[in-house]
Amino acid sequence: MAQKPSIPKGTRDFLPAEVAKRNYIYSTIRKSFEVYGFSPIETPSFELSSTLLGKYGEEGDRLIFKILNSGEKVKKADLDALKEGNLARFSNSISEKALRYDLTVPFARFVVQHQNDLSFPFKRYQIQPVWRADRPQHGRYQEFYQCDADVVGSDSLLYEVDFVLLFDEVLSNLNIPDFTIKINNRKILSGIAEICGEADKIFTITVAIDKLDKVGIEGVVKELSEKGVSETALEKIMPLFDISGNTDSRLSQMKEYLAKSEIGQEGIRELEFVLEKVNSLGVKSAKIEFDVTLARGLNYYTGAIFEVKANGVKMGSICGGGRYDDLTSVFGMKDMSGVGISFGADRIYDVITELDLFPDTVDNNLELLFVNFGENEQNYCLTLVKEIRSHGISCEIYPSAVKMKKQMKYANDRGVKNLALIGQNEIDANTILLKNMETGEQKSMLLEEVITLLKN
RNA sequence: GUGGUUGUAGCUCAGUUGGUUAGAGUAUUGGUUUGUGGUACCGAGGGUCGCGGGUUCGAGCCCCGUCUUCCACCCCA
Repeated sequence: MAQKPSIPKGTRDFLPAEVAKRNYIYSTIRKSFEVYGFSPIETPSFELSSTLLGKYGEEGDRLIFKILNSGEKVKKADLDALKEGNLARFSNSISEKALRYDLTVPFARFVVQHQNDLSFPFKRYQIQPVWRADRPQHGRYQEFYQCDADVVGSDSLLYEVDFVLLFDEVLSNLNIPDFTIKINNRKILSGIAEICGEADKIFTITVAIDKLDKVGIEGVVKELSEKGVSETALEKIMPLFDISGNTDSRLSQMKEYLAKSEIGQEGIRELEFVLEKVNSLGVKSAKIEFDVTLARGLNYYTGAIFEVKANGVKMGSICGGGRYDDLTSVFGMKDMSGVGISFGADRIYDVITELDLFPDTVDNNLELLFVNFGENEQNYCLTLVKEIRSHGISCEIYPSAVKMKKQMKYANDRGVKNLALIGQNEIDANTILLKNMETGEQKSMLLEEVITLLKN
């Protein structure tokens, strides 16, 4: 019985042309990571549930794919928990492993586990898939690649500066014409909460003001009061919505607003440092913007928060990142400040596709195809194929002596650049009839000439 | 997780108030052309109408469930 082929929701197959484009993105990112001094590592696609759970907030836990215990272990199922409707406890009893949700938490685990083998500050990059049990939507998948660069073991703001430059470099190299790097600082958000007298509600407050763009002031206020933020606190938040102008002017207004908050002032100072250094070093094509509503992202950020948006495209953020002072402490390692960024390769792919910005050269098509005219000719060509391949030129012979038309069509469909036609005449003359599939021109050449021509 | 939306040939889609054998374009394949492709003409193959129930004399079409698609929330790369 034939089964209808399909793949799980939120996942995709990639055809050769797509893989070529994806590799182009990865290698562009990888190259810049290495130029900035990061070394690659890899971690398993799944971790112990205990490593992941509780690190991303309640919402994050819900989106973690859990792996069912195999074999006899399913007998550990806590059926009482199921009867009581305690689904979290029940699922913990049948699952001890989970697919990684991002690359940052596994990295923190990695750092603690291998601390004796690393020298700090430790800079690593990692390009691997992650999984989220989210509802698929435009630019949201259940399996997608993140390209992360992080450094742990230093609280120097020079790294924040480096990461902003790195965003600019990579996205410029990918020819993305218009993008904005948004920067904020968690300490500024803490300062806001402090000024309001609701320091313990910082998370509620930041999530709400993150939506300012979307729901407006009324929407934010509504959400805040629904979540139990007091009237007096709301009044103290209101001046925040009046802040406007360019980054410099907003920053100075913010400085005033946070005058009485020490932590807020510290956030401002950090931000000023980063912006000033980036500004004096200069960027290629990024727009850089202080955005006080930028609060999105994982709730483990403690300092700088980054987010990158491609302008003119309907797509969520394509990159994110920030500083996290305490991530390794849950794994038993204190005083290890880390900062890092993540490129969302799949969203970048979608953006480049939408803007039609992939270079024509990314497709790694076959350079040369030998037409197969029969057994004699085939044997003769096999030697030539081997010789040409030894020069690093991609090359093959059509596998059977079918009609010329069919072989031509195959070459066409595959985007083969050149055709070699060798019949008895060519064998006798010791030449190769080389046909350029794009122009249709053909020319009789010696083997050496073909190799020289195609090597470029 | 909440609300809505979608599913017919490999792909893009028609298919009347429920009524004979479910169509088109494109792709595939054979030929016109046995050493010259991307064009044209002629022919051929290809469909459990997402899946499972139900209503009906009769379901691609109506009802329920389920999976998938896309969208808005939640959240996020």
